[in-house]
Amino acid sequence: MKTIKNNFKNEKEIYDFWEKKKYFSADPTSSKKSFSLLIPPPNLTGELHLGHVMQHSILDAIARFKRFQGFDVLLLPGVDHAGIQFEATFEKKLQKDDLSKQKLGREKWLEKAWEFKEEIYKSVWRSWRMMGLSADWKREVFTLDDGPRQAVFEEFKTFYDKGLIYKGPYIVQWCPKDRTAIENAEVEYEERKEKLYFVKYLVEGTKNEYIEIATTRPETIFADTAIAIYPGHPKYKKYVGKKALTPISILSLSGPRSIPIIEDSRVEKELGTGALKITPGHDLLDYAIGKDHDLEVLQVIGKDGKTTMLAAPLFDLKVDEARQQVLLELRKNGSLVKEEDYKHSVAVCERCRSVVEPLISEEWFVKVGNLAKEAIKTIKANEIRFLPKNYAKILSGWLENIHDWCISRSLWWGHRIPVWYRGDEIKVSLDSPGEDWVQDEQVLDTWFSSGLWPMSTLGWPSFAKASDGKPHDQKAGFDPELVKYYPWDFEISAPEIKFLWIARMIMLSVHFTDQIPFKTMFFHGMLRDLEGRKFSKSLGNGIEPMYLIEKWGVDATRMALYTYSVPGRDGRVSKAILDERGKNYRNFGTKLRNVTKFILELKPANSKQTKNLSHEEDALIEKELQDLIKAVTKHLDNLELHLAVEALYEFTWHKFADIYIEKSKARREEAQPILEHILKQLLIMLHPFMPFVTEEIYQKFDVKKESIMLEEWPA
RNA sequence: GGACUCGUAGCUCAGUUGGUUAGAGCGUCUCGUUUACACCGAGAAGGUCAGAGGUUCGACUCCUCUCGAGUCCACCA
Repeated sequence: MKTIKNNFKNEKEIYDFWEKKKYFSADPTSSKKSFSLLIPPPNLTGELHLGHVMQHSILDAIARFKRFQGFDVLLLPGVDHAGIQFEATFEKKLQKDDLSKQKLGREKWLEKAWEFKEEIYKSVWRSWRMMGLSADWKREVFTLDDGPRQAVFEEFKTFYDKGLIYKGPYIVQWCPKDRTAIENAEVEYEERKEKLYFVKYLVEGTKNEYIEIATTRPETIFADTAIAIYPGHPKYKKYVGKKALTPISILSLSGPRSIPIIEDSRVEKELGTGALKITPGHDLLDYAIGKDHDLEVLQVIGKDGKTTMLAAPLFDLKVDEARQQVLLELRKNGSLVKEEDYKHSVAVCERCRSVVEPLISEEWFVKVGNLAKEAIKTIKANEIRFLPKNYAKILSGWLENIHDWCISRSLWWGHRIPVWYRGDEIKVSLDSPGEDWVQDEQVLDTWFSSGLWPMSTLGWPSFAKASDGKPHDQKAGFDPELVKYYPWDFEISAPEIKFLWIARMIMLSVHFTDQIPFKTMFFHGMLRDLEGRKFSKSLGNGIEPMYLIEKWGVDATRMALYTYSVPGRDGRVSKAILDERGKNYRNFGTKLRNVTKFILELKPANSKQTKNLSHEEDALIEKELQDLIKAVTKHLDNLELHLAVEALYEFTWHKFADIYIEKSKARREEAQPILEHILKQLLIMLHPFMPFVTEEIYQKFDVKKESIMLEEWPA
């Protein structure tokens, strides 16, 4: 036991002290049992928000608790390059300097992007330290680092060699603003009030027999390649096999065109008129129907979200303008039968909220059917503990209906597709195979690398066993002993990325390592505003974590957030409500300091040295302390941090301070050893939640260790 | 259309496997400057635990239905 008392001036000094002493470092050579926690890498887009702070506070509390319990703890930090979002943020910044992708070119742009990355990284780094995150900094990983780069290559190459990766022109969800394909899971739906237009197509060979269809997108008429009716349509059945004319007058260079009338069971009786215009180039269902009927695929909306030459002379118009122009014409030529108000959901890009345009694009895909099956088996075998439990069902349900994964993105920020071309030759290689080889222009979906996060952070594939039983080459320089931390004991996430990220991690880990990626998967709730809306930059309803930290301190901010850490439950907060809780826990910190002042600074000269529980008050408080220890331990084991916090608060303030301490004043000398004992035990139990005050106070004890972090959890 | 979550004091939320007078914080009210603390202490008011029915010796807790709030998935011609 050392008796040097550190008199820390502020939280930063405490943090620096811990770091200097390497208390956060995991030790792969340790004989202790390991406990590993993986920090979900925040997106490289700017300051951490309140949700991050809550998530990371939860991780930190569990890490500190496990250290007290004698585990060799690894809390591994990292940041995600976040392709689309980073580019969007970066683009705004470039605009201010009157720069753009076009002006800079790929190389210059990447150079500046890496500089910007450093800028953001520093702010994330500062926030983490300020919050007291006890992460093992020397093992920090960025998803574009060499390690992950090797891992991503291994992943791509393996899939490619197994024939699970293919490339080709398919219909994809295209975001015209971000100018890239996105996948279904990145598409959201917004309810909008639009019009449903009823348009008649003349049946060829008749004078005035028409098929009426309903559409919300008249501007795509230019790309119609068939009319499909449901089988046995009473009115239109007789036209099957004939042709219809697109209702576009000579004004258009392309029309009117003659298109076949077909039958298809995917056309629904109840919707619209039971007849559907088929536009394989701009609708997923139409694409599928078109494929089965060998229909031509035309494209009237380009990747810039504007009309193509197919619509000439309505060329180069935005979708909305094109729609208005087409409607003018339809009215003029009498094809527009009627229009109705119509409420329906429109597909938008989850990142930029612009309307996505299904269109044909050359992209890379992964066949994930079998991977999903393996993952489902694992989930159904309950190998992973999900909190809340029902997420197991939600995830396996999604995996059961999984579609091929579009992994290419038309971006520059990310892992470039490791495929090289020379004439007709194709090679999969991380670096250029030689002169005259040109690399694929696209990069991989961010989740293609994030999905490997549990493995790439630990140096996979260097720890993977090859068929000869020896570890792979170790280019990335990772310590193979890190494999002991895999699978991870604990992972946490916001529920909104359960498919994009969590499901992928499970699929990829099971496939590549035959193991689950993590033993416990904790989904925290979302913090929302009082109307129940998500916090977002565009709504401007966010609450800055720094605001709370500056006003109430880190410990109080953490405590306030633990009260919202019930798995799967959203919390409604406002500045006022968080201020209230912040104030409450700031007061609690003050209470702790006052208790300490009374117990340690105003210690009577002739206090007893040893505990004696013969007095009934002493016996009672000791028993209550034991109950508290049991309760807090159980709550932490069950990952019910909010209950642990509540129990500690209640005991400290209302049992210990209000009752026991008051009574002890009458017999202070005798009670002194008990007062000290209880205070120390409380500090240890509170430390995972309030790391700074507890260390500050702990240092005031005469008999103590170098740091509270070296203490043991009360048994 | 399918799945799920929630509806507990004025507000934000807890409430472990069903068990005696349902809890916290803030807010409100009344006292109190006793030598750790007014960022405090003592005390009080405030809830038919959304509603109805059921299971049970006993339900906020389990089951069914209704109403209300919300999330996710699928689809929207």
